[in-house]
Amino acid sequence: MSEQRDALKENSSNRALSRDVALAAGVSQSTVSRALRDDPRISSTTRERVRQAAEQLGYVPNRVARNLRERRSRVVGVMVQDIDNAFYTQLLADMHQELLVAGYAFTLIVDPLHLRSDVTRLRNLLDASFDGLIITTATLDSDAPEALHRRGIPIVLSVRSIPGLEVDIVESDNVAAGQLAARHLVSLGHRDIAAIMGPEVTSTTQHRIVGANQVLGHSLPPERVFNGPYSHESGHSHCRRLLQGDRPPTAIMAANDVIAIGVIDAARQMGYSVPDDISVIGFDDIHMASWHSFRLTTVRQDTKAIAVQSARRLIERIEDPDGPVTHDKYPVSLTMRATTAPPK
Amino acid sequence: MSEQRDALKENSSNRALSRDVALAAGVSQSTVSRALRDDPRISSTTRERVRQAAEQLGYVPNRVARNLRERRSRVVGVMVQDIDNAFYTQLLADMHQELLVAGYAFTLIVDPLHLRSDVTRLRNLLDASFDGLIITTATLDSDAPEALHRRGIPIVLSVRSIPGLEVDIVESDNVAAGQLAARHLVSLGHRDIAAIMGPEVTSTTQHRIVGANQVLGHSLPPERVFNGPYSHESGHSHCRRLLQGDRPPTAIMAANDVIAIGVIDAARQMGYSVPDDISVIGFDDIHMASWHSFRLTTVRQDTKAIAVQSARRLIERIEDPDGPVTHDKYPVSLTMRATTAPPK
DNA sequence: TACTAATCGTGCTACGATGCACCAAAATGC
DNA sequence: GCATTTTGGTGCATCGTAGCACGATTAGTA
Repeated sequence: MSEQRDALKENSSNRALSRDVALAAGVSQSTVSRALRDDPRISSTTRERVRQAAEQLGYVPNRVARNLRERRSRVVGVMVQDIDNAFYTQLLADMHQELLVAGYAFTLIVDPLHLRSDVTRLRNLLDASFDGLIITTATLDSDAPEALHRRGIPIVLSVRSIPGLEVDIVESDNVAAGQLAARHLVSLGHRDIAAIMGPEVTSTTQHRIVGANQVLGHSLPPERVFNGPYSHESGHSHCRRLLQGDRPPTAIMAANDVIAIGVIDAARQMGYSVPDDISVIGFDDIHMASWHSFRLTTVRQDTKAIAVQSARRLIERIEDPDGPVTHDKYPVSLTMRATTAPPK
Repeated sequence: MSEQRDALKENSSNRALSRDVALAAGVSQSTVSRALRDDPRISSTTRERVRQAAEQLGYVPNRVARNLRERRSRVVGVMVQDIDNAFYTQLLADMHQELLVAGYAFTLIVDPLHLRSDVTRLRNLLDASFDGLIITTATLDSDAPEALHRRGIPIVLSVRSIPGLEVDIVESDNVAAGQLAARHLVSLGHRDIAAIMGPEVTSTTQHRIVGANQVLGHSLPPERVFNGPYSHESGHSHCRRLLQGDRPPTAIMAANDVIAIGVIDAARQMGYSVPDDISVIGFDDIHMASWHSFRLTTVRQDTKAIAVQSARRLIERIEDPDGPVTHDKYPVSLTMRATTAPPK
């Protein structure tokens, strides 16, 4: 009865299964599984026979079944704020490469700030789809990373950090970055500096402001600090408003290069020359910053190292959940190009 | 014996399973599964009891197990040439949005041309990880799409197409795009036009050249046509070489905006004024094209419509594998900005 | 009343792979 | 020559969920 059913059970879809290969090669299904994974207990002649049968039938092991059995998916989620942003795409390209060679695929999780703390979203991250998460969207007021950590899913905070959370962090020394930018502008003679930053709740923005204030010897006045998204549009509109005011600053520090380029565009559009009329400095040093049309002076962070290291740290964490927690902090440097000069 | 084993089988990891919820709620595992999916056969009181137990235990259904059982993953793969390219990121952002609302996640598959026909890669696409694929990297000489199609995995060719393949295609009318660009340049008085295109094996490049030639009344001379990747660097280096030659063209048609911006950068860098000394026209109309520093005249394609429709077509194909094959071809239009002018 | 229909569940199996326990035959040791 | 190890496999349980076939009440109806 039972064997009759089994014998009849042939492949209702046209997809070849390991048992079909087993039948064709005259071995057991277990042997097929082992042969194809180069288990030493299978002789090379058998292995070859299985290989050929598999090839013949076009057999490809079902990843979902393997994932269930092995209780891992070899997929990691990467949370970003926005796909269409040059900084993130550079980061993603390098992360992708590093994860790929380690045998992991990655799924993008686009996580705009305004969707914060959505319950459904957290559920999707906890449903065993992912072996781990790289979070580049951590904000100081978000409890999602902590919630995920408590649930035991391996996470790495990349680019941005949250203090007091016992998880791996990979970031730049953003205080030093703020210092570098401010020191450069001050050394050129600038005294009236405006800052167009990212959201206040991001560690990057806070640390860079702290660093800048340290160098300036005082806090930037509130009317000279603007917060907004990390977008071209934000740089553009804030710059417009600044230049339309009655006492424009002599220099603008932007929270990243994308914003800085928005600033440059707005300044040019209003007939200002950069750097003759106003200096602009960015952060990151994305590829675009070096394009001739911008030649942006910027504080370089080692985006590639952060991408690669984030991937590595996550993989280590997945493979050893109880290993020591790490905190990588990469140095930054000043890349001088053509958007800063002494004030007039 | 058997029930003893079952009773002892408690949750070796700390993750709650549906049977744990069942135990807590005093119902069967099946009932938990059904209650949480709002099956009408479960009374609202029982459903509520199950809900609370699930909440209490922090139960999240295991997606991998569900995928195996349902024989679908609700994940689609999106193949792109290069993440770090403004055109693709715009496309991806809209695809992502559309897939998300339909309940699909997506995994990026970066597929540089030089990895073409890698067997391992195809295996990864056939291992049931994906319910379907959106392919934006089809080349005329690649047999991968056909191989995937023969294996029965739902695919949609997006942006680029391959003739003679019975699969859904979503693209722009690229012949018309080539015509528009050429007509615009010709009407301005340009006679010596160079083209910096993408790889010869892409349908977009071929169709645009065909359209341009139709308007010109002859084929662009081979020494005026350049093929290369769709990158800033390609536009930059080809433009340099053109302008260093002894008879530079009066206009350059670039295969897309990213290349066109590379062209503009190179021209400016060499002291040429755009459009006074040389006109530049692109394709796509990515956000960046409208930035003040470029104000690129370009042939607009409806990238968002292509992204959204590609996602929809794939989902339709997944849900009805035998439905009629579709071919969407979107109209294009000329966006005139500030990089084209009559030749001197 | 007795019979049908509806309501609300339960129990068992299947999805397709991996891994453990086991086993037969050949090789090896003393 | 008999016990022991090695080699090269097999068979069954298992991962955690969903679906099918069926069962036990309760409600409805002639």
